[in-house]
Amino acid sequence: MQAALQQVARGRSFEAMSLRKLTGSVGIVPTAFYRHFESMEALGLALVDDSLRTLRRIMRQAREGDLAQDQIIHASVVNYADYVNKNRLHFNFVLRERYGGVAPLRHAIRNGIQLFISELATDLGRFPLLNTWSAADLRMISALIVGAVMETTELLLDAAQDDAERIEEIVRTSEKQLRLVMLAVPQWRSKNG
Amino acid sequence: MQAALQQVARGRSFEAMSLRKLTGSVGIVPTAFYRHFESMEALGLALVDDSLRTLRRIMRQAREGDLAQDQIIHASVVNYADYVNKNRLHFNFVLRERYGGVAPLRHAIRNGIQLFISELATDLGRFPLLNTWSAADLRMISALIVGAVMETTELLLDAAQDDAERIEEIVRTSEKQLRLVMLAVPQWRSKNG
DNA sequence: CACAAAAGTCAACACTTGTTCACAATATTA
DNA sequence: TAATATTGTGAACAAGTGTTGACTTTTGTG
Repeated sequence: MQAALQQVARGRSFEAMSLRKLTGSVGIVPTAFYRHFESMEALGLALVDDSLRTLRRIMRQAREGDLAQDQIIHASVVNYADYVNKNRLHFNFVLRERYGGVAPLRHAIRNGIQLFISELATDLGRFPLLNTWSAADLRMISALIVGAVMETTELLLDAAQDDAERIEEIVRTSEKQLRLVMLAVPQWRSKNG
Repeated sequence: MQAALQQVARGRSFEAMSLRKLTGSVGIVPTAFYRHFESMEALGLALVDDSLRTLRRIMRQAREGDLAQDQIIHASVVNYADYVNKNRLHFNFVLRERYGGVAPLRHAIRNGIQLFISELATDLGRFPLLNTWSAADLRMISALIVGAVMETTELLLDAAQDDAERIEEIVRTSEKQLRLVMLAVPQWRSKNG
């Protein structure tokens, strides 16, 4: 599975991945693969499962920090960037296979992300200024935030792993985006629902 | 090219697309393909070119409307959703190949999107409240907006083409997101740059 | 140590892949 | 109508694809 994630990170999508090259990269004959997975698709679903579990854990930790309000964004983003760096393969896999590739994987990943959004929405609903918002509006802002975070993730994955300056810039921009969104919260007045 | 876009829309990524099935779907023998394209990769790049040209035109039109300030978002989003519907294949191709797939296509698409962001940034820089913003901050908010719009696009493509209710819901949410971001603009005070 | 379960190997099957070649049909134009 | 580009065809190549079955080696357990 590690090797598969690396192959995806090296450029090929999962759909276009070769069983021979995969098994070859771990010094094993193609047939040995079938001792562990029923088929290639089964491997794909296992990878989705694994990656989503990792992401879920990270997202939860990111939401559990209860620092001072004006520091929570900074701390969260810095932490998140660190997690991305430490789990590059998983993040990369999810982002790649979210769009392209085979339908089952795509849908599994979509569902996982929708779950993130829902969880974030209920969490946000507990904050002082947001506890009067409608469920729809909470999902709206959560989707906006998750989307922005995923864009940031993409940038982080693209950046060279040791380019501290570039990474800092990405983090700074992400912080600004989240700060900007939060600035709007006190001004918000939903028009319908 | 039309057939290729349809293949991508049917689920396979471009990387995993078969020349045989592609030519077969237009009633042509595989070799005839090479009268028009030098290789599969050349086809891919041509598709990127084509799609990005379409998107560019649409984005420009979306930014050129100069309606009343409180209606500009509504009109833009509705218009945009309509364009997406009318150019499903192009949008789908760009969104799919933006992440997964072969590196040259991916990078070409990334560059295109970066260009959108830059153009939007300079456009926003002409608006009353935003003309004092730094270039970095303008890019920051533009990236946020473009990201949100792309998420919306994904949702629109996923929705059944005739599910007017669902489409309206997506449009409403997108409007809210953009309205929320704009609400923050008067409050913004950049901390660094 | 012996025995059973797990993991790995080899050969093969039945296809599919992108691409090249010489050749034939069709359009375009002079 | 004749000459010429343009587009399409069929056969073939060398290689790669996922998957199966029978057999061997390694590993962990009673």
